[in-house]
Amino acid sequence: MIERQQVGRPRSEQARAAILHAVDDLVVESGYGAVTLKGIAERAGVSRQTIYRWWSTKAEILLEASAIDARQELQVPAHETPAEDVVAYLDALLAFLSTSDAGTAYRALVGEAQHDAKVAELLRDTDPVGQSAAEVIERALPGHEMRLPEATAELVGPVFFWVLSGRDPAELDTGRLAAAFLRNGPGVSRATAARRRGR
Amino acid sequence: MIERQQVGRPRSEQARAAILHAVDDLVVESGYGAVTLKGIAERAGVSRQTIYRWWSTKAEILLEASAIDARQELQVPAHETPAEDVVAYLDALLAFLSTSDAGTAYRALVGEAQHDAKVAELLRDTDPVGQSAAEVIERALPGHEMRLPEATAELVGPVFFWVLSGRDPAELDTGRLAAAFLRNGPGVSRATAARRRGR
Amino acid sequence: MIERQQVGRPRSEQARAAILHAVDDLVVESGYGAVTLKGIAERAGVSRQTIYRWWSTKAEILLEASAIDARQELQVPAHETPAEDVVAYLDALLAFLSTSDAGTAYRALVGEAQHDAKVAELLRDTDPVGQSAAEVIERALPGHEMRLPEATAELVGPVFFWVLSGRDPAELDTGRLAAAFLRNGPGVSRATAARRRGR
Amino acid sequence: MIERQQVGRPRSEQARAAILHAVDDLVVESGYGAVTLKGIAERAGVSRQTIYRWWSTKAEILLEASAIDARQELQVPAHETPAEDVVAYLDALLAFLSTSDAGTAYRALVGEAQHDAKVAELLRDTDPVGQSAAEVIERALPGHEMRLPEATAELVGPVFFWVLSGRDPAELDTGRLAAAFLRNGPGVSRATAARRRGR
DNA sequence: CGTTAAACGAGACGGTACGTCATGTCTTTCT
DNA sequence: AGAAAGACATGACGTACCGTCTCGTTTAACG
Repeated sequence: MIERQQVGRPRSEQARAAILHAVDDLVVESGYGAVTLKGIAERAGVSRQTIYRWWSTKAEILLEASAIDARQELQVPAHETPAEDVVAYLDALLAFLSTSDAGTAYRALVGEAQHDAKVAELLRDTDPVGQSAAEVIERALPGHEMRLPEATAELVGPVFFWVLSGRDPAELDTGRLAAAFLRNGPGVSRATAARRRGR
Repeated sequence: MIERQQVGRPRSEQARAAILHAVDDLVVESGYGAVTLKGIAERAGVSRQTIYRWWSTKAEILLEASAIDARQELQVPAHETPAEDVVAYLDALLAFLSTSDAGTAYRALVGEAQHDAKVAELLRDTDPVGQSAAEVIERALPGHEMRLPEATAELVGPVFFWVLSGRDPAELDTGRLAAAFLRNGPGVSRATAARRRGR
Repeated sequence: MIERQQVGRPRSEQARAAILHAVDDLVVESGYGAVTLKGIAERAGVSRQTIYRWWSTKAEILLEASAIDARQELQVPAHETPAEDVVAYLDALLAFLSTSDAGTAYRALVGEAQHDAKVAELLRDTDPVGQSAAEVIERALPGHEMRLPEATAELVGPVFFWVLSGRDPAELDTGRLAAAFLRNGPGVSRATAARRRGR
Repeated sequence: MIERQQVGRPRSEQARAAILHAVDDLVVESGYGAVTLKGIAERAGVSRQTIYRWWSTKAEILLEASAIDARQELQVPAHETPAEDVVAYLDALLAFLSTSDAGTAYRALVGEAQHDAKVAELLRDTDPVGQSAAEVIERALPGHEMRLPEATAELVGPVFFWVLSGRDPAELDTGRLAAAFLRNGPGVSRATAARRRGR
């Protein structure tokens, strides 16, 4: 059966963009607490109904508004040595969580997820932090013998905890964290690892 | 200076307890999102004004209601070996964060703290997780050479991330995490450490 | 100038009517003191916000709810002689002030006006008593030489005072009042007045 | 039987005076609407309970606070002719109602009385306006043949209505009102009245 | 090129929680 | 026993968003 050609006025791409931008701006300007559907609608010059037509949750909009930026900011170019790679990633992660707008949105979503199962699921599906971490591990430490989930948590957890528990990002020594992660990470003897890289 | 004799009707301890219990119950039953000052008041059989008289924020009440339990649940009795000690702590932390009522409150507070500076400060001052972690580290690894803040983050972070990012607590291998932490933790040779304890 | 096309959902006439009726009922049943915005809303099956959207004061609603009835009850059909006309009016006024629902509302408004300038102004603008009195004077005593404001006060004042100062309406002899008013009212000799009407 | 000796601390006359003054001041400064039991207590430096111990209504306090002043302000010294006497009284009444502090309180009480039967009764018992009017009538027009209640209403009503309905006191011509009242007041032929005075 | 139908803006509606305020009662200590 | 202090339950206030609901208008594809 052929899909009926779309009838009626098509969705306004302009409205969609305006809404996402409005959310972004509002989170940055006034913080998540001040993000209100009414506010978004007014800011975007859009009717409230239009928002409800396409999203069912404030979290959904926020996620859509920040997902792409998040992915980008956590994408770290490959470095020569695993150590450099890991440090670069941790720095990016720290900046993302503590400074970036997308990170603000992400933290807000994590917060919501603690008392909203739907948001939790949404976040689990997207998981920009977990995915980026896994990529880095696979790239920097091929052939490691760790279980990936635990490894991800070991890599990301300390920074995540640091920022979300309200500690000062400037005081975190990512070099030490990277070193510690690598020391026990590879799961192979250092000699072996050195040989591998050396050739 | 002598404290002024108390004048006027004294604060009702009964009301205070009722409020804290009500908050506890409501968080557990319906989640933080559903905790409403109106609801607390009704549940506790107390006037709204009485709540406002003593607390200025929902978060403050929640913190006071859960702080003691939190501290208790994260208090782990000493074990023979550092490894046992650390594993026991991580298990307690995992249970606290993922299962306990006080942990639910704590996670809710962390969530709020992401978009409410006052809550963030409140949480930084209390910080049951950070404190308990520091205690365990000092006890299990005396003479270690790590910077305590980073060490705390390394110990707690992975579990913290695991639970708050919505991963399944049952699938986390705390033994591996403990082992990894200890491998790079002491910063002194194992022999040295053993000798120290031996005397 | 052309009226702006209506945009958005139109005001619900049903809600408006329900509110006005509810106010009417409440004033009659429980007195003005017991009229509460919450009560009106519940009685009318309407949200509180809807009331605030259209009226800014309890008094405004009350005025709108009673103005039409007031005007009607103070409208007295013309009689043969000025004396009959005036007596009929005074009786209507007495009944209005002491018995009628609209009168109850009016007295409540006068009461409010004594300590609320906004209500006072509102009342001055509408002034069903003053207006009806002026009409009667002009009709019953054409060509009189009194200053209308004072004449109005002379006509209405005694009854107004009687009722508002809590005297028993049954004991007021409106015939005497009418006679007194007419005796000094016309300001022209009775003969002259009669001649004028005669032609 | 001998009166039981008074036991315990006697009522503080100082507190009583402070309360009455506070009420007076508050009515004058901020209007009746702003008079609050809490406010009175604070202003008088008195506990709220003390007020409740001696008065049961805000109106009662207000009445007690203003009754003496009211009586005094409506007491008009005798004049040579009835006309002068009546005009003087009407002027005093106008000033009382529209300007005086005690008058403000009185009007507020009349307002309350419209929707509070207790206040109405209280006011009927005291009735400074009615009493003063009756005195003036008896003094200025001895031997008149009017029914006193109606006469009182005729004398007082127009001014009462004028002020309470929010008309401008400056625009009221009390001379005309007095003349009108006197013209039909005596209830005896003018000749007779003239003769009486003439001798 | 007119009809049809969905998207859109505006904004009113019933709800519900907010934080504040005043009320009248109560429980202390002090006088 | 009276008084000051102040906590308490109650309940209205006016405000803010929520999510839903009409309206009239706009913008396509369809016939």
